[in-house]
Amino acid sequence: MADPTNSEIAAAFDELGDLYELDGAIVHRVVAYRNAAKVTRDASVSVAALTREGRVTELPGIGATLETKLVALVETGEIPQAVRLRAKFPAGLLEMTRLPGLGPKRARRLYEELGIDSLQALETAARQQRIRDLRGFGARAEQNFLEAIARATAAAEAGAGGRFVLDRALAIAEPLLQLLRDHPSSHQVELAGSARRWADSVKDLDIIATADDPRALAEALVASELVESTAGIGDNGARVRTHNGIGVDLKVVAPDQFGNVLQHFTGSKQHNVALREAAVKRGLHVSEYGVLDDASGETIRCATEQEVYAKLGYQYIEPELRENRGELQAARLDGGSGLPELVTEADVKGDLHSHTVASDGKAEIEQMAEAAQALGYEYLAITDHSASHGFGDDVSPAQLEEQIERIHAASAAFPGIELLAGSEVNILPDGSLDYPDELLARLDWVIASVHSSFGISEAAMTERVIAAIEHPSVDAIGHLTGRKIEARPPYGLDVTRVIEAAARTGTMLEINGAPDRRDLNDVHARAAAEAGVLILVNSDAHRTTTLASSRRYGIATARRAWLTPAQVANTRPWSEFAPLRKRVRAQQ
DNA sequence: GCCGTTTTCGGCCCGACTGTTTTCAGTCG
Repeated sequence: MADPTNSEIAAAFDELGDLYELDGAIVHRVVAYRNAAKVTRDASVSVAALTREGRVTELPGIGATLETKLVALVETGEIPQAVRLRAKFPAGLLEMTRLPGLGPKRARRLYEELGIDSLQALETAARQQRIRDLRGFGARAEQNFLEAIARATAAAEAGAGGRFVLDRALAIAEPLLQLLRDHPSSHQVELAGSARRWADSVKDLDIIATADDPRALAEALVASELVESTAGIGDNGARVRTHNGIGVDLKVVAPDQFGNVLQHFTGSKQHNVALREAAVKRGLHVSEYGVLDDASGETIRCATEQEVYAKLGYQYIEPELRENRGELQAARLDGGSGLPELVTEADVKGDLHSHTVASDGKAEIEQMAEAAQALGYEYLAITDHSASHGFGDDVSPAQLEEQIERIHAASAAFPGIELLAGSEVNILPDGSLDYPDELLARLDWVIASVHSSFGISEAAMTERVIAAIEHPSVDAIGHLTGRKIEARPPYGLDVTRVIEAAARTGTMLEINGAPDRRDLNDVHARAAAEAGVLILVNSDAHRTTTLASSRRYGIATARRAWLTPAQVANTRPWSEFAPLRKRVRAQQ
């Protein structure tokens, strides 16, 4: 039996947490399972493998009890307690608790006292007005259940998971921020929430502002042409929905609390919980309204986030790092190791993954070169797809020979920038590449990627990618896990072994900056860099404008991975980057 | 269920809103 993946283990922990909650377990126990699910989902190594090695309690939040359950899950495919509780509570009951406004306590009473065990049964009972007789429930509750079921049904039919890939969310957020900043009444206007932390996708948008006339600012938001409907408006802000379905929450706050509120609503939730727990041990209580000091009994309000973190004893923590992944320990002013100087877009000096009309790109070599020069780049690799890409975009070996000549000719015509004749070569299912070795050796740069046969086993996929990494002409691996955010999960792959192979062979790993890829993700990129692998931040541009627009998201992921400029290979000038290529190192 | 420069046992973030209720439990972010 194949080991369960981290995401399967995380789902099992989430389910067991839900079941224990229905069973009336204390909230801290339930939270422990949800925390373990998140730690597992975020882990850069196989939790099943750690379990087999007896090392799984090294993960924060996994103790002896959860280790026992993991051993059962890995060895038998089941956790006995989950089997027992599934028999006690129908699956429909778990579905009921996912309705907004109906939690485990009340769902369980509906089940035990009225026999309601599914959304269907809940709807029928509400229509028949049988719920209002239950103590603690009323006519209003029946109406709310019917509305919640209708909304959930509509959302399911729309096929929306309710999350938006970040570029789509920012396409709404940025014009709204501009609108609010341009308003004569506003002073400070900042994005908060997961969008400010540059998460892969977001559920909604939070905007925090200060203004002379809060009501006027709220009315300006409501009047935007982007807004479809208004859920509420008042003197503290407004809540609206845009035409593409994103909820936007504007909060207008007092200037002396702006820092507290911005910090609170930027999150993440895990970061804030850890921050507050640490603060309590120092006699301080943190909320969105301020920091209450037990000693003086006073609440300190902070106009800036810098003041909030300073008051609590930390250096300023960039939003991208606020995920409770060690940033609080590192940021301690007394004894922390310090936070890294994060890489920025301005540090990037070249792009090692781009396409032209030779395959599926929209621009000519020269147009891509001009666009790269306009960004101040010193080098650009032209890496069209290879001989077996399909979709009519194949580049045969003969065509690649011609393309090499064209790229070198263009490079001569653009003396300010080094154009590398490259290829994004396909890694075939058996790990071989779809050009002859001598042709690959003649190129200036090769990035190898998986574009087919995603469904092979994890073991086979791992061998496939490692075989490419061990090829002497493969300088880097592109979009390692093949995921598409909110659309396609990563294929099965032992990323830890891939990172080891890349470190051993001097093969670079790419953070593909396409906003729906961002692959490597933040956790993998951090693990790879810590293992000594050089990271690339690439655009995978198929048109001129994407060189810059995808760089934003690639750099965002690099920052969420704690990367410094030194860890990102293409922050180096050409003279320093050129000899780092595996094909050059091998000759030295 | 986890965890330890306050603890191996007894803690474990903070506040708002809702609906039902006469002071609050449940739910959510």
